Amino acid sequence: MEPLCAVFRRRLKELGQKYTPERAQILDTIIKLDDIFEADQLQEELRKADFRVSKATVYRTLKLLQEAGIIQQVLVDSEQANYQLAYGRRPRDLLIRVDTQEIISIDAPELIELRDRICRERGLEPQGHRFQIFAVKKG
Amino acid sequence: MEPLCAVFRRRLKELGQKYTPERAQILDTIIKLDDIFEADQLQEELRKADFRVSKATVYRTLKLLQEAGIIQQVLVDSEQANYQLAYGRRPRDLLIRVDTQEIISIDAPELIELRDRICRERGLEPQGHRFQIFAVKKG
DNA sequence: GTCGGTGCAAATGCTTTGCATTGAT
DNA sequence: ATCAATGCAAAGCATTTGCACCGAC
Repeated sequence: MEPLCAVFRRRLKELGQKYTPERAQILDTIIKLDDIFEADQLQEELRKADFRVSKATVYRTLKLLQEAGIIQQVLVDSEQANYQLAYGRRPRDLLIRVDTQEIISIDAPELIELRDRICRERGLEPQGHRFQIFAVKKG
Repeated sequence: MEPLCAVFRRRLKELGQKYTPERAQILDTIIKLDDIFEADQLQEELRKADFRVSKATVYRTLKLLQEAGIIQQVLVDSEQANYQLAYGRRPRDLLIRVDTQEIISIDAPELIELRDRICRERGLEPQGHRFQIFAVKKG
């Protein structure tokens, strides 16, 4: 698959915007993270790699990446936004362990089928979804 | 079914808390609304019925109602929290029209079955879920 | 050389909290 | 009478924005 940085670069060019080191580093760090993250956590990872990027730039770049369809927001609680890579992937469904706070990505193609059927029955076209299951250990 | 105000009253008593007019009016207004709402909107509805309740009390009561299991948060976007009645109801799944911003409650028992199966396969016990489908009109 | 990008600090908007007063029990 | 609840205004937090300087193209 085409590397994400190339996708990003192309989208930026289309919009007459620039591919800056900050933007490159942010995307790179997100790819390395390969997990759900929040803005703070991303900035922390950047710092670990000795990249100083301001919060403002982090947020501005997250918005750009969303608009480019490279990442998407995941709403887990109402405290703050979480994000995850989205480009070229099936949206990830989440299994949230209420007892341990653990967030497990699951892949449930049947959910997608069901989603598509529900839309079809109503003459609608699915554009995306958010499926989160909250569970605890049995017993 | 037992009226919700009775459930609320009982929970409050259990916690050594009081059943005040403000709390009664807030719950009543939520029941009349019978829809997804945000804090602002709830306060507006209260005002229409000539009930003056402060934002602080609105938020404090929403939290109480959540703890009592009478309402639950619905995360639709990251801007602000939405709420809906939850007590004694199957959690409502949402079909969100991206083109019109309309939010449609759907009832999809198959989603629940699927959810339960996914949990069972992992030795977990489902406690709740959040299913939101984003769609646009076909064509 | 031009715009657009960045960092900083200030502003925003939702939600929460401290405190003095009011009111349910 | 007591102890919790209310309203108000201030505080908190995540996120956004204005502005002067900087740098990708």
